[in-house]
Amino acid sequence: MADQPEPPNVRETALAWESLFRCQVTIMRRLQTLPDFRELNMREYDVLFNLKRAPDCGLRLGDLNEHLLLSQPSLSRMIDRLVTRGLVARIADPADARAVLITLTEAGAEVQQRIGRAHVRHINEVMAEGLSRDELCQLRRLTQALSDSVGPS
Amino acid sequence: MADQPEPPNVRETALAWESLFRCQVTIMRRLQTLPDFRELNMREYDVLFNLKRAPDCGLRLGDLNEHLLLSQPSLSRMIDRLVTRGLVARIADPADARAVLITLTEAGAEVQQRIGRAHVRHINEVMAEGLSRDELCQLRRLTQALSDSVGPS
DNA sequence: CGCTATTGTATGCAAACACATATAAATGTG
DNA sequence: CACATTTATATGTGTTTGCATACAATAGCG
Repeated sequence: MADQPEPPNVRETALAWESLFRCQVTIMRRLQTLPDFRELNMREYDVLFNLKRAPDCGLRLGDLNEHLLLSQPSLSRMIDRLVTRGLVARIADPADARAVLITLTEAGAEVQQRIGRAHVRHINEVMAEGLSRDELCQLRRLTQALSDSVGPS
Repeated sequence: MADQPEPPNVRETALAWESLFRCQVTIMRRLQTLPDFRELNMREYDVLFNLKRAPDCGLRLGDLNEHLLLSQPSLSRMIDRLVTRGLVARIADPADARAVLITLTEAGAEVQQRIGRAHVRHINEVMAEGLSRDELCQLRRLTQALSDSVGPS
């Protein structure tokens, strides 16, 4: 028999999660103090960011919601506000009359891009000291693998 | 000259952050659906968890706040509610009459421990499939290093 | 010392949020 | 094809949040 990779025990998993979570909180707190998110708070930016990576026809509200830590009703109302501000649009889904497709408007795409640039610059300032290129790459690989294994189910 | 470790470029840092952030959102969404957080939501649990790891005399409200993604006034009011529920107590700081020390009550410690146990079990169910023991250890090391480099400044 | 600046927490208030539920369309079933 | 069930989003309502600011105590400085 080949060596079976021993499954991680509860303690190891909990420590990894705690560290991941705390790291995210720490970075988030730093980012929130920056002026990038005065025009659009982080949750709103994240909505635009997710829409940017979506097909041109947009995303159904429920699908968009899956990527966010926000209840469905709260997202629905956030979309109301973003529509009022002209950053996104609600389009009836031609394939399902119950559904709505949310899309970025041109103004929304412009705002996302502008904030995104500043954001990325600041991310770099905050993170680049702590890890080397190689380590950042490893971190990306590990978190990606974790997302992939958790997400689908 | 020895090889200088080349500093990560903006793109690499942004990809790592995005992946880390998205991973955290994915796991969080899974955890939130579990019944662990009916008695206490995740933010509230996190407050108790942070108090658990604190010295017996407790933590000043401001210090506690540094570990949370919550504004100082919001934390102050959350503490109000937790005091009402008998889970934490406000104690005047003997060294500084402006400050308040927040401590876990016995009931609060009991609740934290009970929820914590279930939480840890579920964390393990969610995460253990995706990464090996060794990878979890690496993930922990990398996120720890990142926290350490970001936090102090 | 007296007096301004700073620090630590709390409160008024409007905005945003979650929960339960309503509405409306699609799907499944006898 | 009627009718219950499920799916997708929206709305009513009380709670929680953040912003601005008030309050209270310490620190700093002439």
